[in-house]
Amino acid sequence: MRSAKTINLPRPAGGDKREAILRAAISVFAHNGYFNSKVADIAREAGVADGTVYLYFKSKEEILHSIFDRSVDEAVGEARKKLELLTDPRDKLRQIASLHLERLGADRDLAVVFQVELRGSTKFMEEFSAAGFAEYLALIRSVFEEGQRAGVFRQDLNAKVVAKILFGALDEMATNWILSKRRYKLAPMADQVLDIFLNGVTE
Amino acid sequence: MRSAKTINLPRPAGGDKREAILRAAISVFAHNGYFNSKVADIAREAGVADGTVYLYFKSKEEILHSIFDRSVDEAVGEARKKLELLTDPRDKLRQIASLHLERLGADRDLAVVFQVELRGSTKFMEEFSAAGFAEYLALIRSVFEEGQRAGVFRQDLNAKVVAKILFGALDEMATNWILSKRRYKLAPMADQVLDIFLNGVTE
Amino acid sequence: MRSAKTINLPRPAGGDKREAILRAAISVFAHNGYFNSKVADIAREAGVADGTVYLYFKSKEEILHSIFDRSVDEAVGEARKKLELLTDPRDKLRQIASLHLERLGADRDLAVVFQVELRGSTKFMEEFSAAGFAEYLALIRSVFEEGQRAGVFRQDLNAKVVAKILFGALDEMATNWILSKRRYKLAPMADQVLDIFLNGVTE
Amino acid sequence: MRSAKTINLPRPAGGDKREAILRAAISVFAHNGYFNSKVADIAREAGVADGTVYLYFKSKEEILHSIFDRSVDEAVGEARKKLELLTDPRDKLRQIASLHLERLGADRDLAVVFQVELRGSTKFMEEFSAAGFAEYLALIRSVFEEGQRAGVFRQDLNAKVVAKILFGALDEMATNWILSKRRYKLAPMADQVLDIFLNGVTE
DNA sequence: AATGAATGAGCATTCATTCAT
DNA sequence: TATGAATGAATGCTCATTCAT
Repeated sequence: MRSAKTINLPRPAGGDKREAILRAAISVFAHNGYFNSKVADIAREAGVADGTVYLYFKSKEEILHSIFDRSVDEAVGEARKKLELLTDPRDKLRQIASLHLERLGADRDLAVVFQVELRGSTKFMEEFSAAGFAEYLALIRSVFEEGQRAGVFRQDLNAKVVAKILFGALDEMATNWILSKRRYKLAPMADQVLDIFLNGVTE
Repeated sequence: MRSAKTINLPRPAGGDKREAILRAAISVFAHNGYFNSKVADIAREAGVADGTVYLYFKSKEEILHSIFDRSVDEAVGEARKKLELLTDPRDKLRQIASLHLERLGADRDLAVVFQVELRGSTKFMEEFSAAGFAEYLALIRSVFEEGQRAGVFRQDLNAKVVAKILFGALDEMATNWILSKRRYKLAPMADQVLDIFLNGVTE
Repeated sequence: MRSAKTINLPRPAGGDKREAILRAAISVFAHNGYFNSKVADIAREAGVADGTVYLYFKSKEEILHSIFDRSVDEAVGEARKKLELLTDPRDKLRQIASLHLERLGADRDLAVVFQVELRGSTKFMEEFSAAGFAEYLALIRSVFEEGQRAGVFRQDLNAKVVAKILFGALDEMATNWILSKRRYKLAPMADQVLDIFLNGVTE
Repeated sequence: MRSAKTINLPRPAGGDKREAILRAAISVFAHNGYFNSKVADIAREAGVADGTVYLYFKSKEEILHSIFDRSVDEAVGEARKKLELLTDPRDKLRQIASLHLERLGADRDLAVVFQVELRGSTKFMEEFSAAGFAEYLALIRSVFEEGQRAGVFRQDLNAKVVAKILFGALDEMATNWILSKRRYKLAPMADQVLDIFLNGVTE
């Protein structure tokens, strides 16, 4: 239990600094790329001294990991909650796709970090893969299997492969959106993907 | 098996060195990641002096680009040639998907470079995007439009989006294959992807 | 000589902290070396906050100086007092040597700081030299000169050089004891040193 | 077998650079202390680029070790050679003492590194102790034992302790010489030390 | 007096690239 | 062409010290 002080006062910056650094890092990484970003850049952007970064994160790499972890946790959490309100597996997949693209579409910098910076090394990718990403794929897969049991989706499909296909399609939408010079809304792409996908996997 | 040429002719050695460096780079990048790979590592692996690398490539970055360019050129060239033999747009898409995964599945190191190392910076991605990749997407798209005109594919779909979906699904197959601890054949995944995809986009 | 005050009065605790920090520093310096010791380590070992260290010492360097000063003051003080009880210059030198090695032999950490950490920079050495050390050498020298006047020691020797020789021999005993892997008593070495030394300087 | 080229030409700097760096390091360490010396300082003093230092030495620490190793090897080598020409153990000890102080007295910077910089950490001291220094003490000891067998030196003395005493006395002469503000010749001190020492250890 | 979060100067080491041979 | 010694710019991280509370 925190002391009353921590509750009453406008908080001595504790979490604020960490948050500021994380936000700054997303911006800096998105604009310069992870390897070209200097810790000093992040510190300046966050309005703290270089050394302060190390009071909250063990290393530059840990900052990247923290960005990923926090975002995935939030995303999966939100998804699970909203899925409880739905029953039709098709609606659930639509929901997942919408949340996926809405979230990335709402924060271009974060999207760049997710779609590009996080992909640049097998090391990151493997951890990324092992961590939240696997959980995300499993979520899609379980919804699909639920649909198969309900007779809504084709029985002859491998649920694991199907999950990857849906993820891959959505992921490509996000990556293309980031790299595109034209400015358009990302979220609506979910419908087009789902249209084809559901048509393809439905009996 | 190398062509007799490399064995018989006194070759100016020129191409050989360049080729050796490129091959060495694919291996080194795949194992250490682009940013962690030293030019000296590539030189050693290629059996040449550090300075020699710069007789064939302007910079470390250009090596990465050359890997990409050469591979995409080969891939698109082969695809175009094989597509000429087919008439059914569905067969053509199957052909594209097969070649895509066969090629990556045949050279794991190259696949790692393509699926991971080439993705790690917006800069690369943008160039990547602007260069051969756009051409590749355009190829898929034109085949799809051909199918739409022929009344084989749904008219209500945006061909550009459809192309991205197919590419994204295939791309995810490749990335997952690389990161997976299990060893399986990549090429056969093409059929499962196409099954769903074609079912989804067909009238 | 400490006043009774320090013992009887309820002291403002002030001295306690200073003492704790000094003790902690001896231990930390002895185990990690002066340059590798962090002020934070000393603070933790002393059970105070980092900032508190600076309420008692102006800098990390001053802590090292204080360790030296306090120890030398105590040592010279004790030596002077005990020497008053003796008359034979030979006994006095034996007393000095015994005290020297007993003191270091009784506190290995302190000995490490004295024999090693204090030696690592000309700057320290010069100050060290200028301060108590000179006083210590002078003490040995005066006893020797007393012996020369008394006709006990050879007249043809330079008292200053003789003092250095005795100090050097004792110092080497201490340093070797610290670095030795074998565990033996340091104090008894004083006799062996004095045996040779006195035999050498005696008429 | 080196190519003739390496033999005929004034050598492409190979050993020259290493030598220059070593010499520069001795000077820089002597003037600023090891911990306060920057590799960049050494490089500048040696007239090479910072990176060049790392072509010849693995680290800053290795430079210090190399200074020590090279000097001790030279010193012990010279000592052994000159001792062969002598037979009287007393002359041999005189020779050792003279060489010891002559060598240090001839290169004040080197002497500073030896007497001060090399002493500043138990880590260095232990390696120092384990390496050439032990060999040096052993040399003194064997000469003394030779004298004991010859009936020249007292039989009741522990040769190991005696060796330390002589070394300690000489070492202190060197250290005092360095720290002294007065400028005097170091080598002649050897005689005064030996006078007392031999008088002390002789039957 | 005491705290400990915040500061920011400082530095060893790496490595892409060059160029004299 | 080929070499590889030499370069020197670049940067993540540490830690002594300060100061608002």
